[in-house]
Amino acid sequence: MKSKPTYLARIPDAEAAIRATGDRLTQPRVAVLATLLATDHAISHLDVTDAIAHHHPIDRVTVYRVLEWLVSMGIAHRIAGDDRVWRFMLSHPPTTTAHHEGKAEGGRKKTKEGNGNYMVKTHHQHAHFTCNDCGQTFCLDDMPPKLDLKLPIGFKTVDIDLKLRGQCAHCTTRA
Amino acid sequence: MKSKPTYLARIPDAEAAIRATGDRLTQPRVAVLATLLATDHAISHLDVTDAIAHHHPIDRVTVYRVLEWLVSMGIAHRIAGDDRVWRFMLSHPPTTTAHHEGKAEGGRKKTKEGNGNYMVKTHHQHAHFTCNDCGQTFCLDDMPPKLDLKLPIGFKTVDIDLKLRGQCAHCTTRA
DNA sequence: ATACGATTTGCGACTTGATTGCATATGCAA
DNA sequence: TTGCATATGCAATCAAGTCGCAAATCGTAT
Repeated sequence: MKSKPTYLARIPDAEAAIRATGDRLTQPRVAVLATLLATDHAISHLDVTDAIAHHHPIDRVTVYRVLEWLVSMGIAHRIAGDDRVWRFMLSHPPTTTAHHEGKAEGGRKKTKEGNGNYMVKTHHQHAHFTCNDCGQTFCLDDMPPKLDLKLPIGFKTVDIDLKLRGQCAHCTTRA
Repeated sequence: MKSKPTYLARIPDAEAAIRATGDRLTQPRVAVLATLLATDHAISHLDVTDAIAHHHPIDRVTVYRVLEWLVSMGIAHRIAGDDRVWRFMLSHPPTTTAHHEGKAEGGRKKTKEGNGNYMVKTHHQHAHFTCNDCGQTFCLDDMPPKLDLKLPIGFKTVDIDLKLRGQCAHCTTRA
């Protein structure tokens, strides 16, 4: 069982990933990324700050900036919560020992037009699940490869975001 | 051509819809609902306030509360924008002359389990399209009736929110 | 028509997530 | 080790949204 490992354990991974970006390796960046690596769901900037501050002080503005930097590097992505709070999470499954080589963000979008009927296909897809009970947000990897969606003529889709709400496995069983 | 009618023209419709709720018919409620009726895309608190204030003063807090009330009545629904600002829009297509009888909110959710494979089907579905150029958000009615989505075992979906980003018809043609 | 009581509104103060400016500290390469 | 671009820390600021409460308003009973 790999319950909740402290972010400290993920520091080596974090350092490697940060080095790979070519930008500077700094304490705050390591701490923030390690925190993200140590969790399996999307967390807010405050969650990150608290987790780190438990071990050594860090400024909240720095956390904001590092998080923003991680997103711009394609390492993490942000999710707009229903409570208008940003939550962050690694772009790739945290189970994989992250090797985010640079600002990788492969793939190209590709929309095929019909008579106002689009076969949407893009690499900028995200599916998230937020539990109504515990409030945690999870990233769903298995998003349908394509959605048969009818859009008004002339509309072009670049980006897809699917948000589900309900009960997560944990809350379902103990209910 | 029915370009952009001022909200004043929609006042009769608004009054009828508000009466149908059984709650009080007030100036602010009429003005806010008429504004929503007069637009075809999702608008923010501020948009509503500005549109109304152009004709007669209204307090922003009142707008917040009226909007919230409209949502609770099932007349409007809110969308979380990427700029962490709520946007509002009628629950039913604005082309229909709204007859929202009371706090209608029909339908029941229904998830069918498989081996970790769910056929999601619910009445709480929304698909929205936000234009990257002009920033407007539109409501898409033709959401796929069901999404074949693979969820981790134990997860139960109640609510689906599909958000698309790209270029709207208007911005596509003039680009 | 009039008055009453509950519901709404308006206003000011407040909360909180997030942003900006700037002086200082730090990482990295020469 | 030094130099300098880049990051960080701190304080001030912003803006969406919320709260409390007195005053105004709506619908009903009289």
